Amino acid sequence: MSGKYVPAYEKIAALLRTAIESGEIAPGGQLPAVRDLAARYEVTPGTVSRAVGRLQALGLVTTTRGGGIYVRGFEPIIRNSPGRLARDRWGTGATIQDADTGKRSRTVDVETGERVAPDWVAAPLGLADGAVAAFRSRRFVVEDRYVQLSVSWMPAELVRGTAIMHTDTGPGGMYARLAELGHAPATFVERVRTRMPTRDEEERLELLAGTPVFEITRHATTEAGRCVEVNRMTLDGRAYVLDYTFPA
Amino acid sequence: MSGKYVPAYEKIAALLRTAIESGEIAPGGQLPAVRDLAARYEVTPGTVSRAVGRLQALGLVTTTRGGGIYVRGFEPIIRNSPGRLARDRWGTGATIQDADTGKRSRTVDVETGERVAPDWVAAPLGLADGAVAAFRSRRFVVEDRYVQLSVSWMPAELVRGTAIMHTDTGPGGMYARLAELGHAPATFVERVRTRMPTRDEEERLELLAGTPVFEITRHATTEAGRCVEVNRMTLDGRAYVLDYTFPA
DNA sequence: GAGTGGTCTAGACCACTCC
DNA sequence: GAGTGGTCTAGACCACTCT
Repeated sequence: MSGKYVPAYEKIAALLRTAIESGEIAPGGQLPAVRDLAARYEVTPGTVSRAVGRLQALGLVTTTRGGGIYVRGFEPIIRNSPGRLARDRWGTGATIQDADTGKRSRTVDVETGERVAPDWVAAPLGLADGAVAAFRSRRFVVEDRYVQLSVSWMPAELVRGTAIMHTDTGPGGMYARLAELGHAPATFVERVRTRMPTRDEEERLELLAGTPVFEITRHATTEAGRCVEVNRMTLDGRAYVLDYTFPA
Repeated sequence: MSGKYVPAYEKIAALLRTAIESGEIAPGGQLPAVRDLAARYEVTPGTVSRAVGRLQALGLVTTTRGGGIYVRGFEPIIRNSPGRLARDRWGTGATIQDADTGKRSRTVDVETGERVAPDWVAAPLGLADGAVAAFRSRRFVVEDRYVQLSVSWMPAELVRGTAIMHTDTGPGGMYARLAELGHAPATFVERVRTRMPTRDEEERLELLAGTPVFEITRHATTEAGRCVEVNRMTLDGRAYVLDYTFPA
């Protein structure tokens, strides 16, 4: 009969959330001590703790034992503008960082090889079910923060034995090498989703609770209309802003 | 001395999470009863409940009292391909739904008016600080599900008294009207972020726990280089996949 | 009404930080 | 060492669903 039930910790969480979202408690600001809040709302410290847990899951606060409860800010460190990606700025093959950030970035944990391609790779590359494809995976670090996981898949016979399969792909990166092989990408299509990270992603990107990720799947197609690369990226949602430009 | 401390409920959450993410328990599948899990892991039902709370915050499960704990699936219902947006397909002004979905969609809760423009609106529109701008806000419903909130901002003197400020903007939508006024958008720039929803968004989009949103800010610019619209959208992250196409 | 998930407390205790 | 956040239990009790 409607009149939904709302537990005490949800009410407390809602109050604190409103205070944070309204800016009443600014980023970097500290919340009252758990025991103080408990007294104020006439509940047990455990109940307040639970409310704080909700805020954490929303990415609104960080807590440290012995420290306190602090409001998190939101300051993306990377502006991603793939539309501006000209041939002469081709990077390492992952989503391209804008030059104007001037942040120190590097690629780590490069792994290459060949492996059975999953469906979402085999289909666009035009491979048979269960066929093997070449992959190149790596992590991106910006300002000492892991911000992106990336795995590129390509037809094995196209890139076998080339610099694309080396740790260092050489000047201009893998797209320059693909171009030299006569398979220069002409068009990129990026498919963007958002979701909470998997356990694996959470660990490898060192994500705090309440941090969603972007999952981007990019298809690189040549002038001739052949898909030569499928790149799946996972981006720290709090590190990135994505820019896309298109004509009316 | 490292050797970090991991509470029991986190361990249990991790185990269940792995089982879900690996597909061992498929979407739609049910988890064992809380009291059974409690017995298995030799903890109190309360502790298991807490572990389940973590899974909920990750959007992995939904629970119903008296029902059970079920694994959520992930099936976006809308593919958004703004790149394909040609002038002759201009819609209502929000991100344009792809025609091929064939889903029933409608616009509700349209509100228009004039209001002091926030900074992020005033700047691109070239307005002075504290100046007033025209806005047009609405909600989108697809398959009886709220999927998007959208607020367009435009220079007040440009659209005052036009159909753009009516609930029904007429054939071709607001972009067609802007074109008639001699301010046809020529280029769109979308800036995409992801984050957890605010309380307000959570309510208006009827989001379950653990659902991130896209926040898209779009600037529409004319051939002459004038920004004539700033549109801020909030999208249900579990409803949308965004498609962007761009040349190499 | 039997079974499901969920809340809350009191109180003991643990992990950690800051001074 | 004083103060911070956080864990866990036992047990009472509540909200809801399914049949």
